[in-house]
Amino acid sequence: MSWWLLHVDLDQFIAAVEILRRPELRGRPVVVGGDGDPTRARQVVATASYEARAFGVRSGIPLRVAARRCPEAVFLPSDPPAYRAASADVMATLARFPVQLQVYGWDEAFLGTETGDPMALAVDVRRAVLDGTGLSCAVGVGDNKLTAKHAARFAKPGGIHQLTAATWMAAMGAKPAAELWGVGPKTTKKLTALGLHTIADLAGADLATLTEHFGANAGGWLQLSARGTGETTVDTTPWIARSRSRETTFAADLTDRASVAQQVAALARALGADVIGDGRRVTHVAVKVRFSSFYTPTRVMKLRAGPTTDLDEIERAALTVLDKFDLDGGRPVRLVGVRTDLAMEDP
DNA sequence: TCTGGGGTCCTAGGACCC
DNA sequence: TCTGGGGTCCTAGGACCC
Repeated sequence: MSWWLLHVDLDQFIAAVEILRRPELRGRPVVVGGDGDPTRARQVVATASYEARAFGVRSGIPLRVAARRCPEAVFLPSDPPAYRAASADVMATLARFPVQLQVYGWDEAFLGTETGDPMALAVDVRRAVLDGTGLSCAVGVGDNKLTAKHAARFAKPGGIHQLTAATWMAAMGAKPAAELWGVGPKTTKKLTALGLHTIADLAGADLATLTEHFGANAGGWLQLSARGTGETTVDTTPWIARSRSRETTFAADLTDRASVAQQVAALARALGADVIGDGRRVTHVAVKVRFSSFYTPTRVMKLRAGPTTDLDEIERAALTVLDKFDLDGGRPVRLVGVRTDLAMEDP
C-alpha cells in the first residue's frame, strides 16, 4: 500500500457534452465556441472534437479560421450551464470512490488514495465516469500531481497510463521544456536563450542560473518540476472563488467614451448581482480595457468603506476606476471587462 | 485569419510610517 | 539638514492554466 495520485481528464469535454445530447453528431467534426456563427469576427474555438482537430482546428483559433480549415464542421454556440451541469455529474461520480477528491476546473480532478493497485482503481474510475455520465476520460496515475497530470496526457484520449519518479526521465527527458506543466511561451523563450531546450536540460541546469533568471521561487520550482517532483497532497476543501469577472469583446470597436462607460456600468451591475446573489462581499473593483492595438491595461480600486454588497456602490466604483484610463480622442476600444475581488471571510 | 472568456498566483515598485 | 532601513499596504503587470 502506498499513496497514489490519479488525474482524471475528460476527453474533448465541451464537444463531448454537445455530442451527448445530439448523438447524430458523433464521429463528425464538431466545433464549439462563441455564438456558433463562424462568419462573425472576434470569436474563437472553445473546444473542437477530435475529428475537427484532424483538420487543424484547435482551441483558441478564430471560428472563421476553423471554418476555412474544416468547412464541413458543425458549429455550435457555447453553453456554459450545460457544461457546468455535466461537470457536476462527473465530480459526483468521482466523489463516490473512497479517495480524496480535488476538483480542478470543469473537466479535471485529482484523486489521492492509499492503495496497492492504482491501475485497477483507474480502470474502475474510468468505467464509472463513462457508465454514470456517458463521458469518456483519460486517467493518469502518478506518485505526485505532476506525474499524474503528465501520465494523463499520455493516456489521452480515453486511456490509462502510469508515470512515476522511476519512469519520469525516460519518458519525459527528451521532450521540449515547453511541454512541462506550468511552462508557457515566455518561460520557454527564456529557457531557449539559456540553451535549455529539453526537460532533461532543465533538470540538469545550474540552480543558481535558474534562480537568477526566474527568481528563487520559480527557479527552484522549474528544476524540481523538470525532475518529476510535484505536490503529493490533495486539497479537498471546497473551492471559494477569490474573484469573479465578466468581459465583452465588441463585434465593432467602441469609439466614444459614453458607450464605454455604459458597457462598464452594465457589466458591473450584472457581475455585482451575481456575486451578491451568491452571498459574497466585494472588496475591490477592477476594470480592463483592450484598445484596438491590443494594449490591455487594467486598473483597480480597493473599496475604502470596506467590503460591500451594494450594487450601486459597485457600479460607481467601476465608473470611478474607468476614469483612470486615457480614453481621449475616442481611442477605439475592442473589449471592456469588470472584475470583482471577493472577501474571503465567511460570507 | 488578426488575436475569447474566466480564473489564480507571484513580483515589483511606490507610498507611507516608524 | 542632505539623510538608513524595515514593514506594510496598495496597484500594475506578468505568466500560466482550463
